[in-house]
Amino acid sequence: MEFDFKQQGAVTLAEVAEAAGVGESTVSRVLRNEGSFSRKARERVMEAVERLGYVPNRIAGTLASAGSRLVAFVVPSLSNIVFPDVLRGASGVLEANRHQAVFSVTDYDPQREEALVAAMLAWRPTAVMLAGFEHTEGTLKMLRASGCRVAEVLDVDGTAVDLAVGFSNRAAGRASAEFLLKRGYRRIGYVGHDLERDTRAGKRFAAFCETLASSGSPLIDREVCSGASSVESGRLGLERLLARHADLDAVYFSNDDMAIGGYFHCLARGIAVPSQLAIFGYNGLDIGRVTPQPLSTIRTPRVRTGQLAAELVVTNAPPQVVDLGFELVEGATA
Amino acid sequence: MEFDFKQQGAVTLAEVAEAAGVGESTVSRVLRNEGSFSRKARERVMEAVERLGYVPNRIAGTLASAGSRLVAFVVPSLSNIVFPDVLRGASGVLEANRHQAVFSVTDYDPQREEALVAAMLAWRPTAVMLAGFEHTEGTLKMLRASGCRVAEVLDVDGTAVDLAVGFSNRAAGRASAEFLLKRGYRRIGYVGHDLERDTRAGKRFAAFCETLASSGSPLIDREVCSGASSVESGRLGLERLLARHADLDAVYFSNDDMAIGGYFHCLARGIAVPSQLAIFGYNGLDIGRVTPQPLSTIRTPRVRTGQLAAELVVTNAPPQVVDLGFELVEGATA
DNA sequence: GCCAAAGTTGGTAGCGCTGCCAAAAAAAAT
DNA sequence: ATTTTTTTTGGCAGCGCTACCAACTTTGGC
Repeated sequence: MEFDFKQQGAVTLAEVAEAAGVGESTVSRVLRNEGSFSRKARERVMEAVERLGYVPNRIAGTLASAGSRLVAFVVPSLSNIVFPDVLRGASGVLEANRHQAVFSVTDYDPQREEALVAAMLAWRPTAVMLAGFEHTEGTLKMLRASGCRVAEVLDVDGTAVDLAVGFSNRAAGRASAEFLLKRGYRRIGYVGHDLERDTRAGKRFAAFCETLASSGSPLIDREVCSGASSVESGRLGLERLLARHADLDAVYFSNDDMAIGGYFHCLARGIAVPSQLAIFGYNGLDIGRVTPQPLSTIRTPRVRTGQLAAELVVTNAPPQVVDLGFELVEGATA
Repeated sequence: MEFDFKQQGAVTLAEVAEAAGVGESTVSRVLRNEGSFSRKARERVMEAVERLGYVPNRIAGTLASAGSRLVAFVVPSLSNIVFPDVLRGASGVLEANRHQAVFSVTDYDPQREEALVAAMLAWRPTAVMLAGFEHTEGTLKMLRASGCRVAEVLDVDGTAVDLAVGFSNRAAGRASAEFLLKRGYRRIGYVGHDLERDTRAGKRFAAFCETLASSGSPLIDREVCSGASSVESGRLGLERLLARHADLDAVYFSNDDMAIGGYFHCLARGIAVPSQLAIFGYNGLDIGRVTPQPLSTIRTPRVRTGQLAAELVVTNAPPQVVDLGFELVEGATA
C-alpha cells in the first residue's frame, strides 16, 4: 500500500514572474539580490513569492550556474564523537557561508569509502572532506580528477591531495610515551580498538611503541579489542590485559572512551589510580575533565579542525597542510 | 590570493556517448541499468566511462527526472549524542537505498530551524527529518506545502505533520518518577539543562513533576543549567543543588550525560550511591552500563528511530506515528 | 531640450541529464 | 523470402534556473 505524495506542484520561478508581472530574469535577480532592479520590482516580486509560497529550486540553480555550494563529508563513523565534533565545527562555518553539508559513513571501510566518494562526487560538491590520508587508489584518482577541493582532516602525517587540517597522530603517540616515561612508569601496556581500520589510532600506537622501545622500556603487552572503540571495550580490555600482567604500572589507551572504561574498571576493582596503575588516553573529551580524577590525555582541536577546514574551503584557499597541534593534559590519572 | 580550482572540465554524458560511438540515451540507460540495451553496447559504454573517468551528474539527473534521493536532516545539535545516533541509524538505511543524507544544525533555535528548513527544501529532498513536534508556524507551513515527506523523530507526544517515529517523553518522565517513588525515595530533586530549548527534556520534566506531585511527594527543588547538557554541567548542577538541599535522597537528571556528571560528583565527594543519594538519568548511553555501578536510566531506541524513520521514507509508507517505546534500566544507582 | 551615461528590464540559450517517441535492427513466425 | 514481433537505438524536448545580451527607461549635464 503506497501513499501518493507527489513532489510536483512546486511553484516555479516562471510562475512567480507571471504573478508579479515581471520577467524571469528580474525575479532571479531580486531573489539572489544581484544585479540591479528597482525598489518597485522588488516589492512586486517579494509579494508574489510570499503569496505563492515559492521556494527556489537549487537543483536547477546549480545546474545553470557554477557551484553547488555543497560540501561532502565522508566520515568513518558517527559513534566516535570525534567525527560529529568535526562536522559541528564545519557545519557552523558552512551555514554562515550559505553552504550545505552532505555526509555519509564509511564504517572505516576503504572500499565503502571509495563507493561513497563516487556517490558524493555525483553531486558536484564544492569540496569533499575525508578523515586522514589512507584511501584507496581509486578514491584518490577520483578526487584528483574531480576538480573539487579536497580536505583531509584529523591527520597531518602523510601526503595530502589538496588541503589537510589536523594534528600529528605520530607526535601525539610520542608525546604520550614521553610523558609516561618522564613520570617514571616503565611497565607499560596498551589497550586499543581495531587498528587496521582506524589508521590514525594505529599511527599513535606505532609512535608510542617506538618511543618506549628506544628508551629501553618497550611495551609489555597490548590488548586490542575488535570493533569500534567504546567505554565498555576499554573496561573489558583493561581487565583482560591485567589478567595477563597484573604488574603493569601504566596503560595507554587508544582514546578517551577506552581510557574512561579502564578508569571505571579501576574504580570498580579498587585499583588505585595512578599509584597502582596509571591511565592515559587520547582526545581530551569533556567527560575526562570531570571524572573524580581528571583524565590524563591529549586534547585535540576537533571542532577547530572542522571549522578551519570549512573556512579554507569556502575561501578557496590554496592547497596547504595545517597542523593545529594538540595539548597534553596532565590530569591526575598518570 | 586565490587558487584557481575550476570545477569545469568534468566529463559529460554526451562525451561518453561520443567516445563509445553510441547515442546519449543508450549511455543513460546502461548507466542506470534501465530499459534495454545490447551486451555489446554496454561494454562499449563501460569502457568509455572507465577510460574518461566519467562521474554522472546527479544535479542534472535530478532536474531531468523525478526525485532527488536526498533526505534532509535538521537536527538541534551534534554535541548531544542522541542526534548522531539517529543520523547513524538513518544513514545506513538510506545508503542501502541509494539515498543521500544532507543535514544542518539548528542549535535548538526554532528560528534557525525555519531558515534551515527553507534552505533544505531548496534541494527538493525526498524527505525532511526534524526533532520533535515543536516548530514555528512558518516551518510547518513550508513543510506542508513542500510536498515532500516529513518525519518528526524522538517524540510521539504531539501532532505529526506526516510521519513520526520515537517514544513518549512524557511517559518516560512518568515512568522515572514512578520508579523512584516505588523504591521509596521521597525527597527528590532535579538537575537539568535548558528546558526552553530542549522541549523533549521539558516534557519529561513536566510529567515527572506531575507524577511526583500527585503522589504527595512533590519535587523538592531543581537546578537548571543554561546551555547544552554535558557531564560537567551535571556535576556542577548537582553540587549546587545539594548545597541548597543536603537532605535530598534522589535526583533525576535531564539525561545520562548530566547524570554521569552527578555520579562523578558523588564519587568525588564520597556520597554513597544510592544509599545516601540515588541518581536517575535518561537515554541509556553505553557508558552508563559500565560505570562502577550501572546507571539507573531509561534506554531509548535512538538508532532504531533513525532506521525506522528512514525505512518509512524510502518505502513511501503512509503517514503514521510509531511509538518505539523505551526500556527502564534499573541499574544500581537508584 | 538634447544627448550621453547610468540604471532597469525581458528574451533566450544553455547547464547535463532523462523521458518519450519513432526509427532501425534483430529475432521469430509464417 | 516475407511479415510480424521483439529488441535496441538515437533524436530531441524539456526539467527550472542563471548568464548574457540587447533593448528600454530614467537621470543628469550642458
